[in-house]
Amino acid sequence: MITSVKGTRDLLPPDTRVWNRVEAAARDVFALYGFDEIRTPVLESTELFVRSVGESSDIVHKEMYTFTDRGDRSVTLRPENTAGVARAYVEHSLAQAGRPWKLYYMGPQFRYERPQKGRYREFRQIGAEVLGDPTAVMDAEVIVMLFDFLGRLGFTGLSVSINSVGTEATRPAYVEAVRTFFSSNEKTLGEDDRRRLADNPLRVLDSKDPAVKQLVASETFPKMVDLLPTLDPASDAHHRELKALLVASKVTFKEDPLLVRGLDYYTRTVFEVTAEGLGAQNALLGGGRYDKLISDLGGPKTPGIGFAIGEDRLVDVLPEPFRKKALEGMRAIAVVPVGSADMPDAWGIARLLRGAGLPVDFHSGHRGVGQALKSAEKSGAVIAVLVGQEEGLRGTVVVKTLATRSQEELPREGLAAVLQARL
RNA sequence: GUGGGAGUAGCUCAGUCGGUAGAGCGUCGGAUUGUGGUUCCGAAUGUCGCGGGUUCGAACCCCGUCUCUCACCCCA
Repeated sequence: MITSVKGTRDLLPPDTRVWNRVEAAARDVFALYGFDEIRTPVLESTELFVRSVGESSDIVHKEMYTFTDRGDRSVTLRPENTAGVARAYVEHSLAQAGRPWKLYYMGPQFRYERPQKGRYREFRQIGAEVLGDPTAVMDAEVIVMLFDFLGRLGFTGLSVSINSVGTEATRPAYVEAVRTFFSSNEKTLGEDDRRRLADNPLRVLDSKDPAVKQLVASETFPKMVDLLPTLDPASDAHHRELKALLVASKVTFKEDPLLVRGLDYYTRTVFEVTAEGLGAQNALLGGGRYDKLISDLGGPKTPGIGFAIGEDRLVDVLPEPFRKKALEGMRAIAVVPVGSADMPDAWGIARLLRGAGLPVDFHSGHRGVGQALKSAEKSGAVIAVLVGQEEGLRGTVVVKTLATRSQEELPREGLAAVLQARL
């Protein structure tokens, strides 16, 4: 048997109904904020991710699906979607429009990792980006929009963690402070954290090593937000403004000076929402500002802010009422010919009902009326219309309520309207 | 890439001391030729994940491998 590739999975009905509802909610809410959809290729030049996500990141050096195509080009299945959006922005000179772009996307992403709870090699993200507006207002707007969306799905009590990581110009000073701090505590660092300190120092901040956690949690551990007022007043002001706007919008947030993110391109604002029930992979969504990314890709100096939601994880922890409602199928009408001679007649009635806008689950009846009724109910039909010879002569059909098994003979004339009222 | 757990029918699982495989649910047929949910009768379906080894004999023990799963790493 040929099975799906490791770390990939089929989404089957009725689960796909849930996915569709979630995506429809995203489209609705994002549109309220003036966002339009962008669709970028799943396949991109490898160089795009090397330059945007960052060569030092694990994503690039060990998690990408990279291969050489028949034309000898190195291509990669996108591990995230922001780079593609940024690439498209530059490639199509969208900056020329003279306005900020508010874009959202949804689709599959690929990372070659060992699968576990909430982590797949093919996973789906829903994300949004604002390109061309440097203000904290936009940071606040995407976070507010996010909460609006999550609220629509029925989430309550979620809180977003926020932090500022400064700018490319000021971060080295902070990294230095972190290194200095650990230089006197080097012995407590495990192998992993030593490597981090060398390669991607800020990752040490969310180490899972209890000893390191304790150190990092101590009063004396340097925090970027503490350094900002003197080191980077502009970022400090940005951060304060964002907090004020979130307070004004009644979004619950908590400042987490230890919050850092894995992609190299973030500047200033970073944020994250985690959720219970996802095991160790508890990050439900993450985002931040990236004021250098577009120019790094050869575009005009353009600030950006965005987020990405792990859709698989989102569906995993979706509030039950929303899931339940989404799983309810179409309340369809089963049309069943009683005998094979009744097929054309039944067919005509099905067409008539569909024409009136009613969902019809047509049954061939080849295994008998009983089986047809049974399978009709299994696939979610609530009413069955039995089309037979005897009733045909009288210009009627048998209308059966599947749940109660009660039935009555109704005239064909005006049938659609009567059924509409009963659905 | 590293470590733990698991893999038996479509699904959930049992399988004793190593003696060539079972249940429930589901599916299909019949009792019921124009009416399904209950009941009764009957039936089908397995490379016991795969490959090798030990053994007279392996679902069971050993080795390898694949997949799933959980954790590390990393991240959504």
